[in-house]
Amino acid sequence: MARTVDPEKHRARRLLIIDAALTCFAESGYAGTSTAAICRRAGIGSGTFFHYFPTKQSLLLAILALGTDETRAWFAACPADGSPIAVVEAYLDHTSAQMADPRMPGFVRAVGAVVGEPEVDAALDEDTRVLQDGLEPWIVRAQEAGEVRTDLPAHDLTSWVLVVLDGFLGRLATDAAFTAEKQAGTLRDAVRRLLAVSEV
Amino acid sequence: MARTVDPEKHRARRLLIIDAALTCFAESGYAGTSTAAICRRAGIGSGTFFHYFPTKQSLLLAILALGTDETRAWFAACPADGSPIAVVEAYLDHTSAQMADPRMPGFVRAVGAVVGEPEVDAALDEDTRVLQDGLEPWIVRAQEAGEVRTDLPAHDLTSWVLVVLDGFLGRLATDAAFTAEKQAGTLRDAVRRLLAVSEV
DNA sequence: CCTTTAGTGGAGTACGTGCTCTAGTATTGC
DNA sequence: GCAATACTAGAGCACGTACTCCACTAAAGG
Repeated sequence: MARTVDPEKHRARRLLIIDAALTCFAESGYAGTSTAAICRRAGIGSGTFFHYFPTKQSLLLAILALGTDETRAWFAACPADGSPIAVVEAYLDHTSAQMADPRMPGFVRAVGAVVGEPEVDAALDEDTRVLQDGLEPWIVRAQEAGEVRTDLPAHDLTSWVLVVLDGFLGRLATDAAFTAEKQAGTLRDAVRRLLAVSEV
Repeated sequence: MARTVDPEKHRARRLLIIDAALTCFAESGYAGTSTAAICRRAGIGSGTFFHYFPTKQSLLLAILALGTDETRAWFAACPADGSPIAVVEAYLDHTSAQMADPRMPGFVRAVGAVVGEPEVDAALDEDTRVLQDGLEPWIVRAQEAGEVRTDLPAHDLTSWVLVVLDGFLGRLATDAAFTAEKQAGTLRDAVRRLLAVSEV
């Protein structure tokens, strides 16, 4: 009898589909992308698609989980020493670097608009929760170190860092002249100003 | 023979459909909303719907045009005297006030993800262009008056104000605890810090 | 009054969708 | 070699979609 032929090959093909889907979603949105379009881009039949993912939604959830895991891993691998505000800025740089792939901003925007499907909503909620929970402790430490203003609670400050970050991603998606490489510095500057102790 | 019965009634019914569509789009996204759902919400038959709008897309374009016109009108009615930075902040307040309608953030997010349809893309482009062109002259004046930093060109500064504003709207749509009323003050503060002359 | 027509509703239609089913192939253990 | 099974492709299906068509009403000239 024959069992799993090659788990590595399986994983590779799975990633191939995920990659094709990422491109399609970024180009046409989630609802605007048909499974047939993903199959065409990936060069597979629809039977193969549904062999790897039971539903179109499960594919989206798999991609989202990949991103959430990545965020979790980044904060887990984050060095505990050094200036806390440097960690915040390092994360901003990390995100900017990720957005060098021109599909990413479009994907983020496309996925943010998927609403009404409870499982997707839950996945998106968890994604922002992981990010917020990863960032907030560093803001707290920065406040304790006197590096960051204390007139707003750390939770609110963290939310506002994410506000700027989300706006940044959105602009990347819609404005061709606005690129991650050119604006990464200003992003750091904007967040530094947002968090600065000095009253303006 | 009988001609136009009552143009006012026509306009009112049109707005009724637009209002119903706004609710549906905000709840379920553009692609996720069927014309049948809009008809149900508006309490009309589908024949009536297509009597007022030739396609579903044209309805979306009509809503977008309403918003763009509103923005244009706001800047046209803007007083030329007074501190230029006050105009910028007034616009922020104006937007915050508009977002008091809980459907608006969801609608903005839903519409931002509609991509691939050239006419919609064009309408969205014009919308941001009107906003950018409305705001930028005031940033220029503020720079000339020494109220705003000059280490970045006015165009970039304007873009970054819109980055913060877009991020603000996005957060309103996804975070129930983040409301326009509570955060409007911080929005003003964030933009003030972004534009401030002082190096941080 | 009758005629004309903007306005209205809803059954009907053509089509694209996510997904299933089946037949076939490659690859493994024996 | 042979049997068993992971994998692949694509035709086909049930369904929901945007949109059409037609019968009907109400209101305004003449």
